[in-house]
Amino acid sequence: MTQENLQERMRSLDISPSVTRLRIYEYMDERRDHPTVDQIYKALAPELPTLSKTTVYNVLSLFVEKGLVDAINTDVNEKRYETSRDDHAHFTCKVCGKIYDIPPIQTSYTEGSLQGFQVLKQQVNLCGICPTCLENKKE
Amino acid sequence: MTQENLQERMRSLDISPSVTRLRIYEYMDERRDHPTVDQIYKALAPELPTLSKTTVYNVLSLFVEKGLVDAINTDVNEKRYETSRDDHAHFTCKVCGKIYDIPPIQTSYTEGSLQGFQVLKQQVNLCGICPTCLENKKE
DNA sequence: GTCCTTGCAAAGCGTTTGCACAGAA
DNA sequence: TTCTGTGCAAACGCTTTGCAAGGAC
Repeated sequence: MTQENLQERMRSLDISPSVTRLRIYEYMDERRDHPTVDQIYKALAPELPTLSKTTVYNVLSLFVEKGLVDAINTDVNEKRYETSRDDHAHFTCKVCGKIYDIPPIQTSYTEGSLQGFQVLKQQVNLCGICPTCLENKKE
Repeated sequence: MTQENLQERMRSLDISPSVTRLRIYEYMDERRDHPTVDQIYKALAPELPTLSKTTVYNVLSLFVEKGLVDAINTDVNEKRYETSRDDHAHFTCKVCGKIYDIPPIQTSYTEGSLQGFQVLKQQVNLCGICPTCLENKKE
């Protein structure tokens, strides 16, 4: 996404595209590694010298509220975030802590099984050991 | 499950069945409302006057480690727990905060799609508004 | 005696809140 | 001026840790 497109997208979501907000979104969309608040803060602090963690919290909660970013629930206490994109699931490696994007699964909640519930969001999280860590264990 | 069966089950999992541990498990298995540490503590404090939150934390982490109890990841910061049972998914109401057990969905992760990953746990969490809260909103 | 369960107190840490300053409109 | 974005400092709340007392074996 170009800077112009991103600014337009933000405006359409009622988010005024400040420099800080643009950089936080760009960073998340480039890396796609489900960063924590702390990781975003540490990564951007050098180029945005006055950045504070409070601002990262503020920006992320605004993004989540407006639907630009999703919060991921994992086994760890620290929340993780990702830019909204096509449906997919997550795999968390309990050894290295890395989160992998994996293909979505077909949901089979039909009218009958969840009658009366208004579903707004769905998350599928697998937990286990990733190929890399499995390989390291062998050696 | 009878007291005797529970004690046997604990012993088979290498958990010595103390009074505190038995009561915490029984409470969770009776209620099945995915309680927080605080809820368990407050509910059992009257009958176990010397109970402390630290003990609840200790017991729960032991239970999770031994596979007697599962920890649930939800949108809220506070962790929730449930006694291990058949595969199912969760629906969290963002209005009242209640967690509902819902039918499981068929997973379609075949060899090809997740090759090399060792999957130990899977969680499906839906988020939205429950029938009761939807009804209340209308009025 | 040793080992284990329990629990008080304190620390740890991610997150939120209060509030104020600066820049934009 | 008013509104908005930002950020320091403090508070908050869940969880973990250190450590000691009591009981089981």
